[in-house]
Parts: sequence; C-alpha cells; structure tokens
Amino acid sequence: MSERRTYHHGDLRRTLLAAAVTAIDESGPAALSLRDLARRAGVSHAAPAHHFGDKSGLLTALATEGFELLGAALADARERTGDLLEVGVAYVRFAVDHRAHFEVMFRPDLYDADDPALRAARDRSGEGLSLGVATLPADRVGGDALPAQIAAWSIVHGFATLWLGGALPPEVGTDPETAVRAMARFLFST
Amino acid sequence: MSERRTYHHGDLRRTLLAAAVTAIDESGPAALSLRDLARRAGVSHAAPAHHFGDKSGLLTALATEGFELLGAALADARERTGDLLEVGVAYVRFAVDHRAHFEVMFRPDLYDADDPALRAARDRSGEGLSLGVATLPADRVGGDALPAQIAAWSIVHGFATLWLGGALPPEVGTDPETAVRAMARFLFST
DNA sequence: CACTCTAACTTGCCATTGACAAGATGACAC
DNA sequence: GTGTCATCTTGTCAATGGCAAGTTAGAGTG
Repeated sequence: MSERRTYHHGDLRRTLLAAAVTAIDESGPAALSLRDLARRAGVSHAAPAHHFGDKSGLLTALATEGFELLGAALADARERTGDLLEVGVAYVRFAVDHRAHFEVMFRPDLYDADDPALRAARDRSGEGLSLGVATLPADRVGGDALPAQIAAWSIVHGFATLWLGGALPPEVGTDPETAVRAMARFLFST
Repeated sequence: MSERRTYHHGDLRRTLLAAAVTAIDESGPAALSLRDLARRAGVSHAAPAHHFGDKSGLLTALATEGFELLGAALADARERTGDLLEVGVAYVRFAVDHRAHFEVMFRPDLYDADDPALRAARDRSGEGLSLGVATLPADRVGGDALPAQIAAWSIVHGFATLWLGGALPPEVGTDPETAVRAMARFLFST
C-alpha cells in the first residue's frame, strides 16, 4: 500500500475491496468515497473505475463477497453441528465479524441487485439457512416449511441488525452470542 | 411547491421533510441530495441549511419524526387490542407504510444519534414494544423479561428489514401482514 | 403608522466527489 | 524484439455539501 515500485499495482482489486471494508467500518457505507479508497491504496483517483466501473460496481463486488462468506459460514456451522441454533448463531457472528459486508449486502439500493454473480452468491447463502431449518424435526415444522424459514431468518437478521445499529438496550450485554442463545431459550422453551 | 408568491415559504421545514420522504421512497437514502430537495420545494439550494444545519440534521429530524410515528402506532395497537401479536403487526405495517422513515431510523451513521429530541422519541417508541411484551402471561415470559423483549423486537424488525430489502422469496406473497401472522402461528403453536 | 429587529431565504463561492475521455506504462505472447 | 492489451494516470466536467455575506418580509414596538 505505502510504497509501490511498479506501475501496475498487481492486486488492486482485492486491495480496494479491503480498503472499502476498512472505510465502511470506520464511517459507514454512506460516507464511502472511491477517491478515498484510491488514496488508501496509493493509486490514482480513476483506478477504481477500471476494476469496478463505478461505485455501485464496487459495492456489488463487496456484497457478492459477503454473500459467499456468509454462505460458507452457515454451511460450516450446519455441517459441524447439524443444529439450527448453531446456524443462527453463525449468522449473527458473521454480521458482527463482517460488519461492513453485512451492512452493504442488505442495502440493495447501493448496488446492482441483478448482477448474475451476486444473485448466485445470494441464493447459495440463502440455502444455508433453509437447510438449517431442515434439521428441525418434521412435526415441529408442520406441513409448510416456509413460515419456519422466514421466522428463523427474521429472528437472527433482526437481532443482527439491531445489534449493529446500537439499538438494543445496554442490559443485553456485550456478547451477541450469549444474547442470541438467551433469546432462543425463551422462544423454544415451551 | 409550484407557484410561490411570497418570499417566505411559510412551511418550508415540513415541506422539505415531505420531499425527503418522497425522494427516499424513489431512490433510497443514499441518493438523497439537499439540493434536490430544495428544487422540489422550489427554494434556493441553501434554504435547507437554515432549517436543519446540514444533511445529517435533516435526517435527524426525519428519524425523530419516524420514532414518534412508530411510538404512536405501537401504543395505538396495544391500547386497541392488548395483544402483543397485534403490536408486532403494527410494527411491520409501520415499516412498510413509512419505508423512508424506517430506513433512516435504524441507520444511525446517517444522523446525529445523540440529539436529545431524537433520543426521547426513540425511547418512547421502545416503550411501545416492551409494554406490548408485558401483555404476555408472566409464566410465558419467565423470570427475566429481557429475552422476550429482544426476541419480539428481533422478529418483527428482521422481518420488516428483509421485506423492505426485497430479500424474502416470492412465495411469501405480497401482503406482509399475512406473512407475519403465519410466522407467529409457527412460533407460538407449541 | 413609522421604525426596528430578526427569522427566513438568496446569491455566490469553494473543496470534494463520481464519472468520463484520452493518454502512458509495462506484462506477456509470439 | 515487437505488438498488443489490460492496467493505471492525467485532465476535465457537472453536481454536491457547506459556508459567508447579502436581501426580504413579517412581527413586534413606539
């Protein structure tokens, strides 16, 4: 980043995506500036355009990367534990650990939601959760699995969003995983 | 808006907030431009600054208005029905019917989250949900009410966010209220 | 009614940004 | 060694947010 000897950067695309993550972590996706990313990467102000076309192109790439990471995290949790609760915990953990990705992924007005690569990654990550719901006993889910899927997704997504937004009261504590498990204990205690 | 005879607009503050809602409904909060709002209101490009200071000031006012509307909607549902489910439905309905407000309210990087008026409105609207949870029978909630509150909030907030983001599969249908009720039936059927 | 005071709004300006066009560089194939 | 093309740069333009200084009208005061 600091000292570049060659005219060609060599790995600018990934460098820019990493810089975007840092910048968004610092000040949110609204304040993101392509020129700032270029400065962070030590390249000219127009270099990002070559790799991503425009700002929404860069965010499309970032969201795609995010959906791929999320899909992998959910699949891993399911294969390791076979337990829907653990898949849910992994969802929240992903949101907290990859805040910048997560904040872009669910803001389709920032990127091109019709991009084929993005759609594919998004669909794959969606499978992660529905396969997780499939680990529930059939009599628990009932005839139609859809409400169970929507419920599971809403719970973890809502919690993650509220947590990231700082909207939850301080009594919830500082560890999201603990709070998610307490919530699950309440919901499925009956 | 169209024909202004007097030098003073007379109701510019509210006009600008209404224009902001329209603009955000059209293209999301990221694309919001103060100068565009000024054009919509038929005033000069610097007029908004007089009422709101800067962009984040305008969004602070919009978020405050949103929290007040949400608080009123939740209180109304609770007083009318005394049923937590109906409070939850009102939450989702608010998000769908006041999309622009909702999208700003939970994006604190866009506004000044420490503004006193905003904090007051936010706390009042938060009460709406916790009082709703208080309508549940005590043995259902258990010793600590916090997990129940977080759960209720996460469910409706997550559903609303996913719905607005267009992330839910098309099989969910076109009426959010129906989907919320189906989800609740699944969660509390046991 | 005349006068003043001030909130409401305007005009003009500057730095920054996203986007585009045209040019410079160098890695790689042949 | 030569050409070719992706990669990156320089230069430019319109639009934006924000600030400073000026203008207007309306409300209050005598």
